[in-house]
Amino acid sequence: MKLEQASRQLEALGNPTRLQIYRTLVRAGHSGLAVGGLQERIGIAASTLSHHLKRLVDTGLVTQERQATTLICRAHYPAMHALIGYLADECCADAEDVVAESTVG
Amino acid sequence: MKLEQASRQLEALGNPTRLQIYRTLVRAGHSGLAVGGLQERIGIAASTLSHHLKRLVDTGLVTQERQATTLICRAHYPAMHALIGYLADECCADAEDVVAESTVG
DNA sequence: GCCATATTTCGGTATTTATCGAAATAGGGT
DNA sequence: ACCCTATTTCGATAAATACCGAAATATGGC
Repeated sequence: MKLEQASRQLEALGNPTRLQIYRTLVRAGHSGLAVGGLQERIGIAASTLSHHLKRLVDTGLVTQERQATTLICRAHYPAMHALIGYLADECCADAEDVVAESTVG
Repeated sequence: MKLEQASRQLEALGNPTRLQIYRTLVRAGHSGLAVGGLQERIGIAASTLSHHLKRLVDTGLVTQERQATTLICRAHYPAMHALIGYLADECCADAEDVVAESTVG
């Protein structure tokens, strides 16, 4: 993953309202939630919710699927795992204190 | 972890420059890096770096330790793991399609 | 105590963002 | 075709942020 994309995803999750939206979707699991359902639970203006959802969808963290007139939203788990991997990855790769090269010779 | 704190940490990592700083520290491992060392590698104004570092420290993602006149910065791994845990946690907790309660009776 | 160097604070500017209500659009059922 | 409801776009405003250079501060060596 590129730093640019990771930072956009992290920024998306870094707004309290969006994090709440995202967690609500994560908790909802496979069946997801309609935009309207999210609005009921979170209690913000529909336009604000739409704006935040767009951001989460654009960054790949959330997917949407039409069902008649309603839009079902779901957390996209592969994206979440990739992001988590990016954060934990390469830990200590540049470390200079490589424990003790004396053990190698 | 509270949503408020998690979102502040995510927001901190959501700026490309800060994510770069953070990753540089993660890669540096236990020995960490001085502020000046970070500045050399990243190439931004010292004041800007200081601003970003403060944010990372305030949110608990980075720790600092004085060594004479220089400040050593280190990624604080427990914070990172807690944050990752927060994201993955409670997945599907509210799911309605609980696979099939018929198996339970 | 004074100097050298590492880091932070200050001041300022340009950009981005969050939020809302109202109006527009989309998509389907009848 | 028409209407109903779900969702998005528009327009506007207030607040937050990123960034820099210059000046201030901190810490320790001598």
